[in-house]
Amino acid sequence: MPELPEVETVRRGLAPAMEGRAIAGVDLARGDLRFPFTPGFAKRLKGRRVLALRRRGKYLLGELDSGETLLMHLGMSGSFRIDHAAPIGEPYIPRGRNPAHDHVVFRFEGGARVTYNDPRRFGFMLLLTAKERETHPLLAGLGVEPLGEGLDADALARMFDGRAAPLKAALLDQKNIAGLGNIYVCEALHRAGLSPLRAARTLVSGGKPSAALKRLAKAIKDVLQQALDAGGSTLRDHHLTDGSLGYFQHSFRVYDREGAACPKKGCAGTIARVVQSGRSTFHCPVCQK
DNA sequence: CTGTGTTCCTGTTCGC
DNA sequence: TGCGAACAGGAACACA
Repeated sequence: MPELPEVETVRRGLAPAMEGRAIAGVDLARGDLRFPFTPGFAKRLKGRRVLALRRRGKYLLGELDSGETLLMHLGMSGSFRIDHAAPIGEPYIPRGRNPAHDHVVFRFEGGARVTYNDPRRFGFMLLLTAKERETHPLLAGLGVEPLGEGLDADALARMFDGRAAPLKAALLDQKNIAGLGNIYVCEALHRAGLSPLRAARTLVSGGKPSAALKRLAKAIKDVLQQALDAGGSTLRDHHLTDGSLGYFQHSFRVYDREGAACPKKGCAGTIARVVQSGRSTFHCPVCQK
């Protein structure tokens, strides 16, 4: 369930269960997810305290009292579940719906557990040293945080200048902007009135951003912030750490709405679906230019 | 270097 | 109801 608003919502849900708490043990149900777990993963985590749980793009980063960083990515289908400590004398009973895909259990001192479930196993977890935290290619190449100061029209102009790739691909590229995924790229482009098929470089002239790029920068920030305020989007009954559901999916204007009327005021267009680099793009061919 | 297609894996939905 | 095909929120990798 993983674009920036969903990952940030997960972070906020997990933080109270993890921050300031010591890991009593880690149970791995297998040796790998998308990648093998870092050698000694469980052993090195045992006894460590989580100082803070942060987010960078779509990554979660647990900062440990050892100076190491627990790097986690949810892939397409990863989710966390919190099981609070059972009352004294009562047995621990996991309440996950699909225990076959519970791959990692963090047991915290005091009895609470955080369980990672991931049917498709596109997610992964790595344990990075303080040095690797700064140099690891997965993190070092990440682009700007879209909700931070780093994203504005000038930054977009630098990313797009001379680039022949379509806007859809340029915005999905995590080396440009960290945290956008298929849904929010489609939504932001519709809000900005820009075609996902348009070459990125056509929005830059002489290194300077066009008016459209300013709209795009604002549309990206707006849609992400609104999704965050709604607790993210919930597809296929995916639930949050506390079992609740995000509800931004009800606010989609184009995503998964092929054949529907364009929601833009005064636009008579119909939402179309096209495939770009193997992935569905939803857009209005009439008002997105 | 740049842009595109393939691939990893399982589960759900859709058309017949 | 069953059954195969298509598709799914990501992104590393191979290749032209």
